[in-house]
Amino acid sequence: MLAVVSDQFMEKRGELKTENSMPNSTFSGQFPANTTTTTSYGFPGIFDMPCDGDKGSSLGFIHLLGIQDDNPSLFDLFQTPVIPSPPSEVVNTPATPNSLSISSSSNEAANDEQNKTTVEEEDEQNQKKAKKQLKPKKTPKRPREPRFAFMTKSEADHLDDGYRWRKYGQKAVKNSPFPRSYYRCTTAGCGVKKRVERSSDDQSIVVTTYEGTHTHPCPVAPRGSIGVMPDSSGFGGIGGTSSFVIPQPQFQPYFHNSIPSLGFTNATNSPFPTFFQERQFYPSLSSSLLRDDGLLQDILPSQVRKEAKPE
DNA sequence: CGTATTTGACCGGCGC
DNA sequence: GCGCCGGTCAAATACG
Repeated sequence: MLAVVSDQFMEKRGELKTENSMPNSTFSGQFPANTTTTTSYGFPGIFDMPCDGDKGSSLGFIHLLGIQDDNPSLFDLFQTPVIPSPPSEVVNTPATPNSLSISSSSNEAANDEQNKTTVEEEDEQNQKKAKKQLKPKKTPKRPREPRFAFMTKSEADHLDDGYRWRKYGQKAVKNSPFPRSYYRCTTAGCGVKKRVERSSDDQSIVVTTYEGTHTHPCPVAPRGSIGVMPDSSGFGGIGGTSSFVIPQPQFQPYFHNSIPSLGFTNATNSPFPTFFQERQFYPSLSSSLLRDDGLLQDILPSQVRKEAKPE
C-alpha cells in the first residue's frame, strides 16, 4: 500500500510550494487517502517544519515530502482526507506503474535479505570478478524499504543527522545540474541508505531521501541538532553545522529524551513521530491549521518557536 | 596505513 | 532488442 512519496513525486516537486514563509509548522499540502493528487499541492503529506531557529543559519525548514510505506497502520493515519481531492485531479496510485509503491516490505523480509547477503558475502567476494562476467541467477525482486524524503534549505549537501554514512556512489541527475549522492549507513547490519541531491529548482534546497530503518541507536549525537527536536539547546545558538534529526521508527534519541510525547509509535512502525500521527496528519489547507494554538506551540517552547521563526 | 571518497563500469528495470 | 536511466559495485585515489 502506498502512503506517499516516490521519485515520481520528487520529479513533480516543482508543483509544490517547497519554499514558503510560514513560520510555523503547517501543512502545505494535503494527504488524501490512497491517492496522489496532481493539484498544485501535488504531494500528499507534505508539510513544513522549522528546523533551525538560529538566525543566519543556512537552514530554514525541513520539508518532509512524505513517506512511502506499505504499513496499513500508517496508512490509516491518512484515511481522513480533510479536503478530498476532486476526482479529476486524483491519480490512483495502484494504477500508476511508475509509482514506486513498495510491496509489503517488512523488516523481516529485509533482514532475511540482509542475512542472505551476509552469508553469501564471502562467496560473493571470491566470485566477484566472475560475477561481472557470468550472469548470475536472476534474483527475485527486492522489496523496497520504506522511504521518506524531505527538503532542507542548506548550503551543505550532506547533513549531519547523527548517523554515520559512507558514500558509495554519485550520479548525475537528469534535468539537474547537481549530482545525486548515495550514502549507506556504516553500521554493520544496518542497511539504511539515503540519497542526497540538490533541487534543480532551488539550489539552496537539499532533498534527502532515506530508505529503510536503522537497526541500531544513533551512534553519534550530532552537534547542534536541529529539526523537530524541541530542545532549545539544539534549536538556538548552535550554528554552523547543518544537522537535523531524522524521524526513525525505532530509535529516536532526540525525541524521547526531550519530550516523550514526541516519540514514535512503534506499534504502528511508522516512520513518523507520534505527534505527526496525533495531530499533523489531520491537515486542513484552510487557515484552521494556522490558528494560534497550532502545532508548534504545543510542541515547542514559546521561546524556541520564536527563535525558529525565520526573520 | 587504515578509512573514506571518487568515479567509471556494470546491472536491472522500463519504455519504445 | 535496444537504449535510457537509476542504482550499485569496486578499483583507484585522497586524506588524516
